[in-house]
Amino acid sequence: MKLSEKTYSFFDDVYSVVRLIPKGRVTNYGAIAKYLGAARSSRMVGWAMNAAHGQKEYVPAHRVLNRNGMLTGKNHFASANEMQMLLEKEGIVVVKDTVKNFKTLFWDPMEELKIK
DNA sequence: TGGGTGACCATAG
DNA sequence: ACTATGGCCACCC
Repeated sequence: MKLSEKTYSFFDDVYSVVRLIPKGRVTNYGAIAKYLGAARSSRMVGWAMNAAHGQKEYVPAHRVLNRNGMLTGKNHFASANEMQMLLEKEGIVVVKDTVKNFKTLFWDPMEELKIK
């Protein structure tokens, strides 16, 4: 489905945070939702990703996983193995659709971006 | 205006 | 350990 091109607000916020994820690190939907405001559901973050691949600015959606470190969004990429391939290219090990050392590689915007 | 939807998450049984 | 379920809320039609 196609989203209107002028009414970005929440989606923009999501994309901004996702772009800040360093190479070789990953985060999850819940952390982003929490960073943007606890009142906002993490489902929206996932939904924003659904529209992320068409953005002008590159959005590294492959660095966003669910809370278990699983590649739940891989089916929404161009090809089924693209998400894993992109991650491995950054040095992340993926086994059975799950990121290894997820806890170590986890990038928490609440910590890294230091909200006051 | 309102209902359906979703790449989630936490809890209960 | 597993499945079911309800909450969540921006977005689209």
